[in-house]
Amino acid sequence: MRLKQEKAYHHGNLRAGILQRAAEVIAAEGIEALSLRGIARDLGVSHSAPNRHFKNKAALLSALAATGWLQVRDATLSAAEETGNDDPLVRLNAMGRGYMRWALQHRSLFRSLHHPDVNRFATDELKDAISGFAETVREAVKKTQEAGRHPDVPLDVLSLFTNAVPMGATTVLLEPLGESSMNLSPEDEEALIEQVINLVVPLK
Amino acid sequence: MRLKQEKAYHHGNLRAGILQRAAEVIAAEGIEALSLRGIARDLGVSHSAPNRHFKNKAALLSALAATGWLQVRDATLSAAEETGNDDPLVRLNAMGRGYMRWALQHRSLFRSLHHPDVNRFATDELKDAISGFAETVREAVKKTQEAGRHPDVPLDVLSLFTNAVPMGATTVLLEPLGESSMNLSPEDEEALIEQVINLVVPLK
DNA sequence: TCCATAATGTAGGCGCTGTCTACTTTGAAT
DNA sequence: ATTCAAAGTAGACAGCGCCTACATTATGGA
Repeated sequence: MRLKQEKAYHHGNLRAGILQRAAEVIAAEGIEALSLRGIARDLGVSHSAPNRHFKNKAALLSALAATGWLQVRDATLSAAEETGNDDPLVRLNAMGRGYMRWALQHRSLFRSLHHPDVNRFATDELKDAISGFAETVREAVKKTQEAGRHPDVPLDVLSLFTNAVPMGATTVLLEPLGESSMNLSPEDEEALIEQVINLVVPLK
Repeated sequence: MRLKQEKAYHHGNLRAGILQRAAEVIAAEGIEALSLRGIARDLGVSHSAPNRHFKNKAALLSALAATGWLQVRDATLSAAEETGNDDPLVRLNAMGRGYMRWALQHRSLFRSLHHPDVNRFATDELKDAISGFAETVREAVKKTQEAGRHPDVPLDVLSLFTNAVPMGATTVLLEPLGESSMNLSPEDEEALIEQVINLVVPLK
């Protein structure tokens, strides 16, 4: 175990460093501002070092998006847990709100999840992460359906619908026109989220 | 009035030519593949000619997105007209289906409408086009509300919700995982659209 | 009709990018 | 201790957006 050297030839864990720095850049300046050379500069490493760890830029974006999808999944799942309730409707409602809260708090990363460049060359890792999230939603939706919510609609359709609302609502809110509505106080934002989600997953 | 010359110094209407070719490239290869120099090459014009007509690349993307939003608006409005019905629910339902049909038929352009690069530097023209669409939706939603749909939800929230479903559903369908579901026959696709929209704007 | 002037297109260059190849340094397993 | 793969470096290449200086064309007022 060796402490960080002044000018070590090997970085230690450059792959992790790249991912970390890339996440920072995206959060601060958006995915458009991300460049492999820029990251290399920031980490004090040669411009081609990142190529040893990512086949190409798309691979880095895929890796980043994969972590994003894992975070969304965590955010929704833990929101469901925090209800301490086992009513499927209550849980799914909480999941929707957890989704939107996470997305609004991690705007740049959320936008990246649906970025064309990201999805166009999705790695298997990314596809797995997306599947994981989709499966989580699907299971929760299934339970609400078994509890009587839209019993005669195909599960795939109901899942798509349920997923589309927080996804679409957040995206619209983050777009140029939504910006006006975006300077909301935390209370107003939470109220908006609640009202929107209640329309997809009504309680009671 | 002069016919097209072999090698005219002036192109005639280069701005329109650029927009046209850009639309083709986006439809064929996606917005990632779009470059000003590439378009210039395709049009047999010098690499810096496009700069005379668009301040920068973002301005071109904005112009393109603006036409896209106008198309979505047309698609939804004409879908409403084609019902020949004046029940607000019937009309809004048709608008939602018209939206999804258009989006699935113009995938690349639809994706571009929500592309970070596009929205980040939106021109006033683009903002106006988005406003126009938003206002169209809002009016149609208002009428359904006056007819008894979710009377106690703020109009803004109900509009957001209504808009989010076709937007989010289409986006999800076009993502890597949705691809599997995307090789649908036209009939299955139409059925899927109908089922999803019926969940947002139920008829009867 | 002429001609000043604006609009439009060209040519070249700048700095940036992603990616490739060849080379060097390091660490780890034999 | 030697070998060999992993990790980092250095340089090159083509493409990109954008800028400036210049060339050509179109146009409207004298």
